[in-house]
Amino acid sequence: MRTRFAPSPTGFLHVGGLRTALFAWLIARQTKGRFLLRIEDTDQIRSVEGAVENILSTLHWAGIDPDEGVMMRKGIMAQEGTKGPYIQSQRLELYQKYAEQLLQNGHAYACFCTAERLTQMREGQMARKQAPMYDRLCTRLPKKEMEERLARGDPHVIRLLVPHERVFTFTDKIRGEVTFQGHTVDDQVLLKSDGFPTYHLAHVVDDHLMEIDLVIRGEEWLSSTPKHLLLFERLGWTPPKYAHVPLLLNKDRTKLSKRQQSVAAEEYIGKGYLPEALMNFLALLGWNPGSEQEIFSLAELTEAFSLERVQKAGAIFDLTKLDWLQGQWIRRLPLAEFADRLQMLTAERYPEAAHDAHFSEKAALIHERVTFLEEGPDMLAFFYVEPKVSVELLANAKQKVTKELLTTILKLLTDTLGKIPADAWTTDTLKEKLLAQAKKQDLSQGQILWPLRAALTGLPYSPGAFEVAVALGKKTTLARLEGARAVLE
RNA sequence: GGCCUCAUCGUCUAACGGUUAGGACACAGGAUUUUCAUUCCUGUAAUCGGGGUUCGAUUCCCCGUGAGGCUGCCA
Repeated sequence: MRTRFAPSPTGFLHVGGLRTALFAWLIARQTKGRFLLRIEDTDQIRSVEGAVENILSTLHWAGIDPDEGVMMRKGIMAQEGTKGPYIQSQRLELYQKYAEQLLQNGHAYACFCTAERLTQMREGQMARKQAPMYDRLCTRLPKKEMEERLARGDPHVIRLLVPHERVFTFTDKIRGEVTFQGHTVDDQVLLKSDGFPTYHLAHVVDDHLMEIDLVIRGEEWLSSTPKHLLLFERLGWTPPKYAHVPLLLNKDRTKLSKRQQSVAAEEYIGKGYLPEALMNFLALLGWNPGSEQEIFSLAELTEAFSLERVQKAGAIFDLTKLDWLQGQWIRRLPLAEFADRLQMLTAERYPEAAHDAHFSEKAALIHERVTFLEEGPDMLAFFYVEPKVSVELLANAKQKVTKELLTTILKLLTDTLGKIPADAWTTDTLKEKLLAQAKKQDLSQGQILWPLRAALTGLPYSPGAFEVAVALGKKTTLARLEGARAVLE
């Protein structure tokens, strides 16, 4: 199937849009079809410089690059495919041509009403508790006057003539059958007075010409679908299938807004979320596999996804589960990759980390302890700078390490560890020797390991004492124990 | 106001007439452990309300209620 994502370049890519794009991408992959990207820039005022590049780079980060249409090629924006151009502002003649055709066939009409009159008309209708709709004043214009004004070039729009007696029924892939009465459907503007099409005309023309089989879009479009269906009919085309996905909501169930939450996909990138985690989270918002699987890669989603299992109700965009997924995915990152990425990050703060041949051993110690890569450098800091050790840290009531005992324990640690040869400096040996000594001296594991770990790291919590001692090496371990003993005096 | 859509634990959701209403996140407790985290176990917690239909409704129908969307020469 050919599906598409058709954002407006009005700024950042909205997470709701990213989810819609994901669904469309999944269907295309699943059916061995194509996923197109089209840019809907028919509102010149709202278009923002650089927005297209931003959308493209976000999709790339997410792993759902388009197969056709607007895309990045060698770092520059390009268009690929035989149905282009894929940027609506470059297709104006096309929309004008079909608008003209509708006009000729009597399915549309010119309207000369000013913005002021329309506003006034709507206010009147509201005051009378009527639904605000165009009153068709211009359809009653004498033919002669109409032609004169057209010839004179008076500013006007083209409106769709909606048959009021019609009943519009269609089957949405997510919602099932939906029905609208023709008399509740407004005569939508198709072509604006500046010659640009509105979304409605552009969507129909483009999705037909680009041979889109399935339109996946937000629920906000559900009410205008009758107009689109009518347009396909009046143009003599077969309409695509539609799937209107539910909206993302704030905690208070209002439409997701940036006042309450980060809505730009790039903000989540900036916060350090893994694309796997965000995509997994977005897929699970409103969709479920029917099994109890929760962790999905894009490949697994492609396998399992179906529109029939997409929820009809809007979903609250609650980040707590995203954080859990992020933890799951960071732990799933192969150690080599985790270490590489962490090394670059850590080297920004501690340059010697860049040349640390044993970095991946250190990374392994915190792989299960971080949710974000960004937490890593702090947790590894003690490897690169001398820890600040205090008596308050070394002593620990819960572990029954008193200040009085510390002198004995630290000496015991120094003596025991000092006797272990450097070539036997492994976690197993350290554990064996240290625990044997503890037993001999009638000390608990906690009583000797807490001070050791604290002396080596200077932290109330960290990876385990044996692992840290091994990663630090014998020389540094003994030096830091000396440092801790000095603090006691 | 009109039209359309929706409604299960706090959150994401399962159960397509028959279940002690299931899972996950979060929360609480516990186990493991030298700390923290991970992991594992246990627990608290839901069918919006009212009518029908049916031997039997979370499920089907109707009416309310609530929420959302649309109601622009925005998309």
